Amino acid sequence: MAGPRRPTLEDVAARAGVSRALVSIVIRDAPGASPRTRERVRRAADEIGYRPDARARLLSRGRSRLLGVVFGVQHAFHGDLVDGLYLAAERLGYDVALSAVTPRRDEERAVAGLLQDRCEALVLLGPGMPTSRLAALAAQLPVVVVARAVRHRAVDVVRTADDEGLRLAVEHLVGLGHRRIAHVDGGRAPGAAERRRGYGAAMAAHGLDPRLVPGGLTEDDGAAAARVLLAEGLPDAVTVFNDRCATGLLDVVRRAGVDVPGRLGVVGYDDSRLARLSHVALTTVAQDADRLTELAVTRAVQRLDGEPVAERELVVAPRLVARSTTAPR
Amino acid sequence: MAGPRRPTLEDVAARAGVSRALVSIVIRDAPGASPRTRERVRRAADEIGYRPDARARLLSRGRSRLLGVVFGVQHAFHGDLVDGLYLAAERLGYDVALSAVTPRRDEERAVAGLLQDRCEALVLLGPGMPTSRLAALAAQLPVVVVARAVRHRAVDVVRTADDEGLRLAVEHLVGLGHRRIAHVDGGRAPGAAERRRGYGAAMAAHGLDPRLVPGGLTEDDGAAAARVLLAEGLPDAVTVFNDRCATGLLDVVRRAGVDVPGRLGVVGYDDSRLARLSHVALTTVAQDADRLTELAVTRAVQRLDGEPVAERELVVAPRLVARSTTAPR
DNA sequence: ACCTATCACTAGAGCGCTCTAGGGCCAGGC
DNA sequence: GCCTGGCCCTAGAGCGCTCTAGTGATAGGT
Repeated sequence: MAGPRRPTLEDVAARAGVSRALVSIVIRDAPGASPRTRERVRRAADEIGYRPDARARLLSRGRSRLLGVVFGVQHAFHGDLVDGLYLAAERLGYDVALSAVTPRRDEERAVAGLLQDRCEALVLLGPGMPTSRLAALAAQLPVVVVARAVRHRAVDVVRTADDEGLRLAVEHLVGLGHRRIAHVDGGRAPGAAERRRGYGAAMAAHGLDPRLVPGGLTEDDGAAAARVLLAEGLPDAVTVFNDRCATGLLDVVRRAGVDVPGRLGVVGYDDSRLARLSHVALTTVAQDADRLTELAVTRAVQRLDGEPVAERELVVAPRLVARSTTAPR
Repeated sequence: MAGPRRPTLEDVAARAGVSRALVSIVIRDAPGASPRTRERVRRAADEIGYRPDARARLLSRGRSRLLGVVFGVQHAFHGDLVDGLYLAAERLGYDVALSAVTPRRDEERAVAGLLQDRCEALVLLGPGMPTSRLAALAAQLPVVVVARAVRHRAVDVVRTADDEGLRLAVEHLVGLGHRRIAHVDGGRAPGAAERRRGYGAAMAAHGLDPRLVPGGLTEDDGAAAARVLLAEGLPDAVTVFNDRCATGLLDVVRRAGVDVPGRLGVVGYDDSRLARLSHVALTTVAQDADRLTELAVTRAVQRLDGEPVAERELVVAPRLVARSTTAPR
């Protein structure tokens, strides 16, 4: 259990018969030690099970090279993003500190924790906080918002071209011969406004009448929207705010005996793991999680390095993934 | 963006005209300062926007009061547990450091990160690593495994009585008049063996023939199991390894025209958010996430405090939550 | 008057590391 | 022979905090 004391540089130095500084050099793979000594020090370190203390290291280095990430623990898509963030950060020599938003832990708590940990920059996944609050944070340290549009010059944004995503969805459906296409809305959720707009524009471009149904970002919201559609009359197809919402909708309409894709086409959004499940096989608009995270981390690092950046907002193109919930009419 | 320098204790001290130590006392709410000075120091701190540096604080305090948590970013139930862990840890004055297991970041990486951060103890949610590896970790620091049984005297375990959970599920189904009850197995997943065993025992107790179908912990595994059941003949009801797997199964059997709960009863496991969704309304065996996390954190702290513990393994009773996927036959 | 106790506060060491300066030592150039 | 420039290494300061030991000052007891 709790050993006597965790070994420190000093211990390794004593065992290898060298100075503390030399051990530090070896551990950091810094120049300034002969191969022989290097080997000897490394062996000594291994023997006593030395592990560098990240905190002390950061303290003395002056910088933490730590990227704070706020994510929603219940969002499948955030999981995909976190995966990408770890990868991208490592590539640039940064560490990631995760702080979760949970049902009983709000964004402010999550952010406060990261600030205490001396994160150098913040990456916020689909944050719900007001723009003014984001701006206040951005005054303290670089802030990169992912998957939500923010109109403020101090806040960097990396997001998918959500309007374009809905255009793709509508085009896809129109191409399959659908005319009456409804959109289940995301309300105030991040990205919802853009998707709504893209939907409206695409419908207009085809001379079709738009039909908006209130929705949200959870399965339950989708289920509720499904009930509305069933009660008020089914369209040919429906584009849904996100995959979670779409699966809720799917479940309810199918149980009501509606043939999908025969009678009703359904298009989701995110291409989360959910959509890819073989039995769901949801046609969806894919967000490129790896690209989004790569850009987010790169941007954060650019800000930290004081590099000038051309575009405050980076917009990644979405991609339509046709699966089994859409078919020719 | 990056201000000139983050303010330190020294800065606050200078502004308030007191010593660094006094400021420390005030910030920590420690005894040893007059109310007047306290007020003055606090104001000075506010004025320059001082925030304590968690790292320096931990370094000097000798202990980190940091609990490392390894969780699977894609597991809905882990999300519930993380929520509980934050709460329980805060109550005992500990902080939580999260480290995610993602598709491209394995458990070893996750654990290594936490060790570097000087976590005092590890809480591992449904870890997949071998017992020997867990034991090796436990030799370095207290390790509490949640939601998986581990037979090793150095590793603490907090889990649900999974065999009892399956007994509840079977009793429930038998009580509703079902006789042919199958179990979709979790294979090598944490908890699967106990659930399998509980299922077998309960079936035997009722003189019923068990029927095991290979499954797993994802929706896809459930979908595959459903196809097997459909091909080989439906039972009256089925108990499923977990909720995710159950929803996959549900989706496939329903689309095949099977009436649930009329023709087939389905019982899940975990009572994750998934099961609670109104349109899913899955009958399931609830794991008490709050209790599990409370116990896990308490145990970790006991170990750190060197308190003797009676039971290495803490087993929490499950509870059956009857919803709409089961009904009298 | 003196001694002691208490309170408010400060000096300074130290947590485990990094990093700058600088000290030997040897090879090579003059 | 001496200087120069590497190379390998060490001493020691310092990161921002906590905490122990101790200093004055005031109050209370005799």
